[in-house]
Amino acid sequence: MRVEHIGDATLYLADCMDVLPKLGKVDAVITDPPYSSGGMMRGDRIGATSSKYQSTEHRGLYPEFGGDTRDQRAYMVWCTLWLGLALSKVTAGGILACFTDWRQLPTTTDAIQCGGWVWRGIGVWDKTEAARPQKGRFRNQSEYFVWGSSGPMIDEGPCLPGVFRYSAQSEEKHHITGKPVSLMSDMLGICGGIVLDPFMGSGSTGLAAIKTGRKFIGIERDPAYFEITVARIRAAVGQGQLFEPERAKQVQETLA
Amino acid sequence: MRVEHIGDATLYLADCMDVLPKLGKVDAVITDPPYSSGGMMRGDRIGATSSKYQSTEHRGLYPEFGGDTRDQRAYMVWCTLWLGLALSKVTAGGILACFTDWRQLPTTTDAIQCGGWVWRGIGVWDKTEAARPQKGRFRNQSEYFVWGSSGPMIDEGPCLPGVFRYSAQSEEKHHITGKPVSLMSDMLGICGGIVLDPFMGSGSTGLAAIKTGRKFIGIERDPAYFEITVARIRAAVGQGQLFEPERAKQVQETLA
DNA sequence: TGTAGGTATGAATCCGACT
DNA sequence: AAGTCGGATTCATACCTAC
Repeated sequence: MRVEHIGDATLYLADCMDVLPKLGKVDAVITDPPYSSGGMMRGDRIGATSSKYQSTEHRGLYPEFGGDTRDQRAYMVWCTLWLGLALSKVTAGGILACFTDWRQLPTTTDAIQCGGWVWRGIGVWDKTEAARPQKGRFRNQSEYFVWGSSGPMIDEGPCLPGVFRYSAQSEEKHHITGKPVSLMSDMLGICGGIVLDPFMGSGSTGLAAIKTGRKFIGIERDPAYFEITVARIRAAVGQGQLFEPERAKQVQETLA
Repeated sequence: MRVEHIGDATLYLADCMDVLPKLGKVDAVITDPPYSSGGMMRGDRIGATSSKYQSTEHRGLYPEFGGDTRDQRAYMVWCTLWLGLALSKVTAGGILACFTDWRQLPTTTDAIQCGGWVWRGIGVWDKTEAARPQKGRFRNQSEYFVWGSSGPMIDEGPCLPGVFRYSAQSEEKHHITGKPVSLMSDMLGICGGIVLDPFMGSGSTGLAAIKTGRKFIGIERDPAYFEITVARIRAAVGQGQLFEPERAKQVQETLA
């Protein structure tokens, strides 16, 4: 295990199952785990992430990522395990937001409840331009986040939207499944204090947290993506991007 | 049972379980059943204490499934029944789109698969404003439709969006849960021919179908709502609103 | 700085060829 | 062999380049 302390960020190169038990309390868990999704056939799901999620001509743009080959029952059990661990690290009334796609959405809502969280709703990320349109079908142009709380809600802070419109291509992308930093910044309005992301990937949640004046704890088991995050967060801290004024105001409102 | 024939619409005043077995083949089922959603998952009543006293390995397995969840199981069985009946009335490759809210979304995806449909995705109706914004929460400003097909897709017709943005107050409402007619018109791009709505309510699906040149079969068991639909569809047929040019073009493309 | 037009791309999916 | 793999397909949107 390797640990990097960069400004208000603490980054672990390790599996979250190993690190989570050792952490102190956090205020929110905002994360984007591997979905283990894709395809009606088993072969479509267990293939390389590049061939599962990218067009033929674009395969190989990003490094592969692991942990994306569980079948539905195993995905359910695995999510329940890490969600239960995460719950034990959250303060009373703390928030969970966990991304998923249409195929795994029902499994994810089951898992967060089996993990002990109170399910509060579904948020929508409208990507505005879709994955591979097909004739005679509705486009699956959204991803979703299932969100909940540790026990009763505190009900402080701003009212947040339930649909977020951001192009998946609009910002620098370092991961096949990377989220726009501005999407994550908006979502962070749900919490103040310390944000935990057990599946950090290329670190967009962390970058958003640091830029909006929050503390961040991130865990990633892939060394290549870990290095990308370290570099991105170092750059943000070094350039004094600690406070986007707009976001900082939001943080203060949230904490007030 | 009462039956009204108005132009290309056939409207039944009856329970859909009674009427469905007697119908001929249709091309699509587009509907908005009662969600049975209120007060179903009161996890927050137990949340504060349950996470406090449970050890990591035994924490909160199925907290929401014990006790007051009979409603949800019954909803699941009921949906499976009518969805199975509906499947038997659809041509090969026919389409189902069934509205639901965030609470019943997972149950609905299970039910359409238990009913024998192939689940193809989730669509989003972004109502753009929330019923009740609450501090420190994401707004539940969306409803969803779960859609699928009877066996393999035909893959003809236009590519449709997966997110529809329409204000819930943008048009005249005849039903508490009424959908905008323009939303339904857009969604009907998924099919041509005969559209069936077993939970017709105030008839927005039927109105959209008639206005876009499709045939419609609707079923509603509440006499008050049935009369509203009869009046709305009579007015549309009488005023010769049979073809919105834009929609009619879309229909022809779909059928081509 | 603004507009117009061309190009790249997507947390897929399906089918056929192959081992 | 209750398989496996790779290529073709689809178009709205965002971004880039030229004027």
